[in-house]
Amino acid sequence: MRITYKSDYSLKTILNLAIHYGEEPVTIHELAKRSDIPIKFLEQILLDLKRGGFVESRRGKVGGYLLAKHPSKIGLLEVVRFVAGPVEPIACVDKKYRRCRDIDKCVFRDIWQKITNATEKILEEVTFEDLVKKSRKSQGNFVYQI
Amino acid sequence: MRITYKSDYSLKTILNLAIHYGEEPVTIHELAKRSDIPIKFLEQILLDLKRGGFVESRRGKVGGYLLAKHPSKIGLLEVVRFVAGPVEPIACVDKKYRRCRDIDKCVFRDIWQKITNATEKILEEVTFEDLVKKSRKSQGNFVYQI
DNA sequence: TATAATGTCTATTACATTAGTAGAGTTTAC
DNA sequence: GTAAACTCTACTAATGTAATAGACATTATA
Repeated sequence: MRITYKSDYSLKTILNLAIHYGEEPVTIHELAKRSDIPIKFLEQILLDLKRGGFVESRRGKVGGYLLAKHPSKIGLLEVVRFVAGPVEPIACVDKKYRRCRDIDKCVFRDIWQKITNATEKILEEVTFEDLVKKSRKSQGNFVYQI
Repeated sequence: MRITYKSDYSLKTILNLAIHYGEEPVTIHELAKRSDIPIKFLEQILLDLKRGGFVESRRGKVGGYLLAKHPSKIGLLEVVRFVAGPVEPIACVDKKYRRCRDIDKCVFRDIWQKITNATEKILEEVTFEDLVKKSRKSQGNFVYQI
């Protein structure tokens, strides 16, 4: 799990769409402006999010993007996994990691696992509906980066 | 915080030195062999760890490396911070991040902060003495990668 | 005092990832 | 039929990762 610019942009964009759930599609241009994201970069990000099943698109004149599901059905953990990769801090928790000959005996493994569990627990409890509420509560119509 | 090969090698090496605390210096060659680390890479890593104050060196014929402090005085959190960078998953928790115009209102900030706190709590409670004990307990003289 | 075994230091390299940019194509409301 | 939208593929510059290379400095001891 690594929050890069791309993953940050992805999260902001989904939140923006969540805030406007049930309304007209939002254009890439509008989303880019709201969160100050380079438009050509956002195009790619939205295509990824679409492939991930988080957003839907409408093509043509009055096209744009929409959230694919109700914000309450989109968990932060699944989104983070998709946009920021596995929660694990890599190393031996990662399945691909083959450096430890006797992996069961590695004393660090427990630590990474604990951190992974704690992180997942925090993310698991949050949906985008929660985030929308939180956003509205503390900021009126501020949204996030506008 | 990112556990790369370098940080993994660093942790293994410190644990190895912790296990042999109070004994003769351990040579780079020996450390490299024990943990299967490219020797020239380990040279650099050990110089870093020395600059960080975690290890000491003896030059010359019967030289090698030693832990700079008693294993009970070396916390896992400080070592992880040194070898794997800040615990935060970057984004707006990072001081350098300036994308959020009204940072107090960012709804994700809280989440990253919670994860950071939880991670720090886990790492804070562990010293290398704990890891040595854990290692001895479960594996006799296995150590970690040998 | 020579020498072998050790640590020290600076450069270089191959590869992958990140954060974009560029441009041509497709769809649809009007 | 055209403007306004999304779609797709390719390219690039900068940075980070994981080494590798080679010359140099120090010290125990034969």
